[in-house]
Amino acid sequence: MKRVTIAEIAERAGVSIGAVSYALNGRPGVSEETRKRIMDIADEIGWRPSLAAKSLSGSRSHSVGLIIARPADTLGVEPFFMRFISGLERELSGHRIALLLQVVEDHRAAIEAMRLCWAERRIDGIVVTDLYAEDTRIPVIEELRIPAVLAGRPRTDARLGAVWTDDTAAVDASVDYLVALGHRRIARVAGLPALDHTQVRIAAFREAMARHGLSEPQVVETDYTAEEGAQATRALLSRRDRPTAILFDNDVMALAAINVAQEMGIAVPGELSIVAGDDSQLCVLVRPALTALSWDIQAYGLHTAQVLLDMIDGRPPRTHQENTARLVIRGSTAAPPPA
Amino acid sequence: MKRVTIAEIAERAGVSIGAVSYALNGRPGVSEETRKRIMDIADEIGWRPSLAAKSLSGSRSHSVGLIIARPADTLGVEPFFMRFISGLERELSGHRIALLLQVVEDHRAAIEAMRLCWAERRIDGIVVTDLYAEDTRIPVIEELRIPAVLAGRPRTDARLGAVWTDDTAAVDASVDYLVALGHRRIARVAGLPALDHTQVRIAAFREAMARHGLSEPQVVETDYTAEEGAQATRALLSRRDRPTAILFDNDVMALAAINVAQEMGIAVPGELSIVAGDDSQLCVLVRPALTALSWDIQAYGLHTAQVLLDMIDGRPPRTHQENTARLVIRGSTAAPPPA
DNA sequence: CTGAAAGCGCTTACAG
DNA sequence: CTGAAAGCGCTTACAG
Repeated sequence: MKRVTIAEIAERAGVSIGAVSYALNGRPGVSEETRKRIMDIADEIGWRPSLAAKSLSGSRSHSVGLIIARPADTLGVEPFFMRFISGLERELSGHRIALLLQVVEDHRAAIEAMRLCWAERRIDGIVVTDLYAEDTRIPVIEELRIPAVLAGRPRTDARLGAVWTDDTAAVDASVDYLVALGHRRIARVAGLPALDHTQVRIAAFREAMARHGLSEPQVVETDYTAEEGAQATRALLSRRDRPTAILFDNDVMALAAINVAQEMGIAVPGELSIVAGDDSQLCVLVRPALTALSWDIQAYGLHTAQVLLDMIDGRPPRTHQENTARLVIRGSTAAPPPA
Repeated sequence: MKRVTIAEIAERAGVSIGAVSYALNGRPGVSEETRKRIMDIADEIGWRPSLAAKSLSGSRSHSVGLIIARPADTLGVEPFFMRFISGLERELSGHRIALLLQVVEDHRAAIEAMRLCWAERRIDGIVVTDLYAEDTRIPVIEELRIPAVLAGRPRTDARLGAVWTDDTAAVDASVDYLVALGHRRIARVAGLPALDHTQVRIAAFREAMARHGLSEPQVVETDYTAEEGAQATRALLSRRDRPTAILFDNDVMALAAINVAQEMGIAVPGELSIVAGDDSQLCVLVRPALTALSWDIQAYGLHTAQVLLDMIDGRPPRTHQENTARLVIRGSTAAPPPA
């Protein structure tokens, strides 16, 4: 099958290929009449630009990269990525920008993949997720000068875009709600300590507790798995002054906690209130249904893509905070037992 | 930053750019000594081929497409896709082939996206998932002659690769297990009727039941959601001759069924056994833990990528059946109550 | 075994 | 407003 090129359009229209290029790209230099004729011919013969040729001359690949650095088997666990990706797609597809997805084991491999993609000119920009407080990817991105947007808090030292969630507000809402119910001993089972937002949430938690005059609350760090969530819960519930409420950094650990409480003969929510850090189908279907923090992940992805596309178009990097978190109250929380 | 090209390598090595190209691509036409020298220089100056230039002359884009046709909000629900994608990636990344991901609403949009990607030469081949019994994408793929592999059963009329799961064996195993426990009234809550494998599984279910002398079992078709799963369960359990066991086509519906049974005062597994069609964290964490069919989705993705890469390299399309399904027995199944 | 050259399908100054 | 030409960075016959 012979490929349809602008040469053919030029011939049919009786103009030069330069004129066709100008017409097709909406540049000045061709009369409206000629432009219209050229566009019609292009449509008629079903012409589509060769991306390779466009990239080679125009130096744009029309793709952006998303390099996910996580062990493969933990990927299916959280619905976050598919939601985030469909948000990205929603914005990208309208601009005819493709999403290049890579899944790698760790940051070392992610850096390798970034370098390669960039050297090959496969991508015009990159989305960075799962930011660490100390993140080795950032200096490489800056050195390479890759247009990049962080799905996370902005770095003061970086000229990168950033879109992040208001974790502090979300933590505040959870603590305020539990305190209003009458809880005073509230603990937190946090996620991966290396993640930037884990530290932000822990700090927010401590401050919120202090604001209510509740000092030195228990915080346990985990790897987000059900196993460590269960273990942390067991440890907290074995204390003499055991908490009457626990905030979990995701939904899976919160569910694991329900089981632990049941095994230990501690009633949920009668004796223990549980708040899940992510909302998902799971929270609705489990019994008791889990009170949870709900985030609009798709919007998060969409805004992230918008900031990146702007940067690729040469506009300055933007930073944007998502304010979509809200606490969805279900059956796993209630007033604490009388002291 | 000036791009490093083969011209620079040629100059440094004192050979023509043609020689450099041959050397770098491992073709005959250069002495081993020259090749070595060229490779060393390339390494030293950190040369990477421009994908655009390679594509334009070599007519390969070094990318394959995965176009997922599902409403965005249902995507996060199932862990299937992230697992499948990490399987694909595992194979692709070793070959330096990128995965181009698109998420669209329906088959019409998927066809549009396919046509465009192919016309732009953005992809060398495509992976097709969620096959319908009557699938409008297939004729378009054939017409365009896109190298494609179906993540599903092969079509006799198509010269396409195919990798699929042995649904019949999986259904047989579930039914055999339940019958061995003593169940005779077994129902099935199936997934989306339009999907090819839904029909395969229903047929397998009917045959397995017939083989055990149990005719005309109840089958209800759903859209895979917890809502329809709950509704189907309620309907089945309201019958005079209600089933003592139900097979669900995924995990979410099985979980919804646990809740329905509880509401109706029917004990699981004492009075009702439940088998989930997919295995996930959920199945382990819920109480009672769900007996489930477990599939190695990552291997499924990996083999799918292998078949596609072979086709892109010009080898004939292969078809391969995955035999990884196994029944994981947990707490949601037991002998039926005495009649 | 190697060099010179055409070609892939576009874009973009530069003349007219 | 339009045409002719160089260039993007590779690959690949074709001569030597």
